[in-house]
Amino acid sequence: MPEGPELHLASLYVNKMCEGVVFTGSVQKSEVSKSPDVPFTSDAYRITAASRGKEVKLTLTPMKSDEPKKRVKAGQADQPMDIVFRFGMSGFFRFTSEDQLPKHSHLRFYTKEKPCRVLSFVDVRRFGSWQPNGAWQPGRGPCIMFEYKSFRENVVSNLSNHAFDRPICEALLNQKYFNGIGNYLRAEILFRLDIPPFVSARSVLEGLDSDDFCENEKPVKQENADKKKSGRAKQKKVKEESGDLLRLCHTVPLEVVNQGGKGYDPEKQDYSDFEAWLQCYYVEGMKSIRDHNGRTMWFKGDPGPMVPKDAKSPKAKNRVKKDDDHDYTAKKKVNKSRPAKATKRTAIKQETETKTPKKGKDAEKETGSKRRKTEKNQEGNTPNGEKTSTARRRKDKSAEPVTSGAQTRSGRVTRQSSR
DNA sequence: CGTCCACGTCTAC
DNA sequence: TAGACCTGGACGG
Repeated sequence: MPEGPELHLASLYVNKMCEGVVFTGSVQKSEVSKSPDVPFTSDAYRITAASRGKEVKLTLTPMKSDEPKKRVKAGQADQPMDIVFRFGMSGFFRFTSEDQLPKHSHLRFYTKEKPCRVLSFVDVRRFGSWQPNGAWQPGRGPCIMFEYKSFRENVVSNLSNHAFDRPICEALLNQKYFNGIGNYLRAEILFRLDIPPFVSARSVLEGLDSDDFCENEKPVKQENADKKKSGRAKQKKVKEESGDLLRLCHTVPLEVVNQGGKGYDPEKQDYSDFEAWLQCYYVEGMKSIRDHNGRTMWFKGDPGPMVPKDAKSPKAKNRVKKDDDHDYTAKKKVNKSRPAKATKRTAIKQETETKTPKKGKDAEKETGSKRRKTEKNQEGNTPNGEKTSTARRRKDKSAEPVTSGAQTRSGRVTRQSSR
């Protein structure tokens, strides 16, 4: 659950689940984790969370004790400790009973209850990490969701930086300026403004003001009126109803946070809400190609002038399996189309200590990402989404010829924006 | 069975 | 600017 919204939802989840809960003892780390041990022990402590961009900070706060002496003597903490987490591609928090520990639980906090419960940092791929006594990672910019003003200023006042020499879609993943934006958000944001992904970031951003003039205005759609006088563009073309690019970097992620109001609960939610919200990322009929870093960029229409020369669209087909196990919003399907599999896991097998001497590395080298990038440069350079080439040239965002059908293979309707 | 793909950083040539 | 770091699901043969 990796982008800004998911990290924030994770912090909400922790605060909600741990409110009033007392934890005790030391913090346990899985055998396989390479992240640092957490040197914290307390007879009674509480846990709260906060998020900033793509990081979550847990604060462990020891509760007051009547006998400070004992506490100190026992090596107990008497001061709060912050632990800063990054989620990698698959991290999330989960609060369960002790016998329901999720697989891949790599850091655990135990409650003081009789049958105790456990707050786990779960991370299947282990790309995530944490730092005890940590602080927000230096170098990461202001949060796109909750530090909007400074986020804007940071971008606008640094447009001369080389980071903006790149295509806008790649600049958007630079956490020094867009802390919280990830692969699905960049696609959704650029799609809404009809900005070709591979146009220079600087050209798209220059002219934007460090202040968001729309901030206090109602997001009303007075399109007709505005469009007419748009001829004398005061600055760039500011999408009347939605705001400029920087504003969408703020509002689009917040839409995810506010979605359904169900909040973060890996057990109850259904992924379909999030899936239905996506307008571009992984949506049938959209195009996709790999950017200069090998990341898949989803978009519609013109890719823009800075397209990687070799880039080819990844297997655009068959990929959008409806029921995949994504959980960006940390909402997992309840028990939907699950092929009835007696899921009564009682004994969760813990990580298998893989101390394998990494031999298969060589064998895989040829099939790794490297190959992926190079191997596909053939096949005409047309960055078209395969069969997606249905009419729809230029920005004729007018009446879409219902090209790629309205029905996706996942049964989802490809909503045609409302712009 | 093997290949490709995934919400992201990190760090070595 | 390539890999490296990981697990696992979908799909192809």
